[in-house]
Amino acid sequence: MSDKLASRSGMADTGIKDPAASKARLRLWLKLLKATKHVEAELRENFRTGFDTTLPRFDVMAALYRVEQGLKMSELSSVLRVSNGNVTGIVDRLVDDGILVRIPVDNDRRATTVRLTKAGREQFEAMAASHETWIDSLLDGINVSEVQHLSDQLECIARKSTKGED
Amino acid sequence: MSDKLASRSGMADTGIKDPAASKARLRLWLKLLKATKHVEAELRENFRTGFDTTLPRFDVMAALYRVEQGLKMSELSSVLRVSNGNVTGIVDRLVDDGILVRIPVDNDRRATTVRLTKAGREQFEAMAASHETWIDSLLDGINVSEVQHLSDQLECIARKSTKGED
DNA sequence: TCTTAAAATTTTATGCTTGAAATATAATTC
DNA sequence: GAATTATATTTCAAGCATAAAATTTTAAGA
Repeated sequence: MSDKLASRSGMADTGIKDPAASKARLRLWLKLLKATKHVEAELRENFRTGFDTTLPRFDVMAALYRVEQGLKMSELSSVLRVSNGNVTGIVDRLVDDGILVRIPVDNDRRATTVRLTKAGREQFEAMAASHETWIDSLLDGINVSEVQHLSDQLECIARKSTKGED
Repeated sequence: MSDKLASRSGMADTGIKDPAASKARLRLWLKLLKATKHVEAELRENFRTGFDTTLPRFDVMAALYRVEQGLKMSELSSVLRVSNGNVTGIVDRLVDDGILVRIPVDNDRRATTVRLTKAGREQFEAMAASHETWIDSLLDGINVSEVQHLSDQLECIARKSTKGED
């Protein structure tokens, strides 16, 4: 793990092999973060003014839209990679708004399945269409021929987090 | 703004010129988000267990570290691109912890300057060193020769948000 | 000067997010 | 079958984040 040369140069061993590359990675990370935050901020604003909703709510709806029979709370938090308690709160509010229903699970009274209502599915479809146009517009600075390449690079940043089931 | 062909094909005009490219951009966005969230989650965990602090606190300290004489609250929220109220809360806690001090501004009793204490500067230096090694490790899947290229692509996603003063 | 407008910051209400503790049910083990 | 362990979910406390309203002070205009 440690650089053997560090002990000869009198430097503290930070585990960094190539300082210049490390600085470049740091700058890259800051840009990655900046780009992501920018897109997220625009989406948030669009969801707020256009649909009076939020990105987390959209994410929950998107996950459930793919699975018509619904998901258990634990499956939902696993798919979205957020904590259980977080999903509970967002689902509570979506249920209040008639977008989701909670359905008891047979043979296991601990668990609950959550599913989009008809109204929920319709609302999601409208939002998803807008969402796609927003993204299309926000990312139009990206050279289309680069998209796949860029995708691959990002894939390998996130690779440790999952086996890519998403 | 709208695609003239859409009106002839009977499709609703969503403003999307090239549907295939649009889908590719959407997938790219999801990967961008996933990669960023993954790195952020790792950093949060590292900051929590290693320094009992958070990423937003680190961000505030980083911004102030660069400007020894400190920044006004409004400058700080502008640099960090977060709301005024948000900065107020984070700064409150950092002041309580002896990491920051608030200094009145001469000739303007509305404003406050915020500055790192000596302890704050020392703590930041230790955290920044670790932060760099964490990023180096998290991004080591990126081909070093690609870093600049990737950087440029990201730059053009974020380009509308600022004139690049950061 | 008086009053009106602008600027800097804080406060408030609401929601997202986490990690940890609590609750309830199911499955295992003895 | 009773006690234990594991699983599914919710609750809780703390902090982050926003937008909008409120406060305080400064600046400008009549």
